[in-house]
Amino acid sequence: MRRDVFQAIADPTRRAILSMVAEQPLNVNTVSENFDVSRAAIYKHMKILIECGLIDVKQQGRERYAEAKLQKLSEVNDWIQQYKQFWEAKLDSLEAYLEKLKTERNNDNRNK
Amino acid sequence: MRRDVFQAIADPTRRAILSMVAEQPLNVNTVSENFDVSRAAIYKHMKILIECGLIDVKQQGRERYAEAKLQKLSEVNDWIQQYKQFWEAKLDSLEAYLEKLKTERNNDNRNK
DNA sequence: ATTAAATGAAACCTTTTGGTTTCACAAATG
DNA sequence: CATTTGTGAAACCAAAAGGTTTCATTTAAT
Repeated sequence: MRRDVFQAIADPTRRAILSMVAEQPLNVNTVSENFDVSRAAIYKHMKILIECGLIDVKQQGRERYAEAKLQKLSEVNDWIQQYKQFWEAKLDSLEAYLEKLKTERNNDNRNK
Repeated sequence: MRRDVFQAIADPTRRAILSMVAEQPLNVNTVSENFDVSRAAIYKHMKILIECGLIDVKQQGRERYAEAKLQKLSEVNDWIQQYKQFWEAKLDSLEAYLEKLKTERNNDNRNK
């Protein structure tokens, strides 16, 4: 079992579960009603999220409510941030280019 | 083949390849020298990175240089950002709590 | 006391993943 | 020209991932 955050969020179903649980704590049955796979499949996904610390479970009678614990996502965030400059630089120069185009167009109009 | 960015960065080897290639364009052989798996295995990882748009290949004679194209990471960044408040809120209140503790300790000292 | 509901886990199956060795081919070099 | 080098891709393999059905257990409800 690798079970790191990067691998946990790689699966779209697990991301969907996270987004549901981030709004409010939910039990396995309620979560699984929103998917077209079996409860057991959803349970396994949730187990992975638990094991890597992205959700936490509070027992209440016979039900267990899963609560999002998103601090671990900061690990992914940190990794991403080191590369942010790479794509933002590109966007900045595109923006500058578009700005330049706009200015030139204005000048053209002015000279008509 | 699912081949989305989330899945691409789930593998630690692929993240390592990305970090190498982000510094400078490198060919498959050079990249694979830095790992203890076969060139073919590294080639497959790089193919996945190419297919999901995280790297780009420029041919130069018989060599092909892989260049990082990290814009696609913004997809992951966007996803992460929507949850940032969740873990930052927690950190903020911890910070506030520690600050309060410190203040109280100072008051205690003053009253000695 | 029975029955129903919510859960965890096992047994099993298929597809995907990450790896290997091997081969073919194009480009550089002696 | 013959050989080495860099590459892409195929054939194959073991393990992991994602799914299923089934069963046992605990708690709630009739």
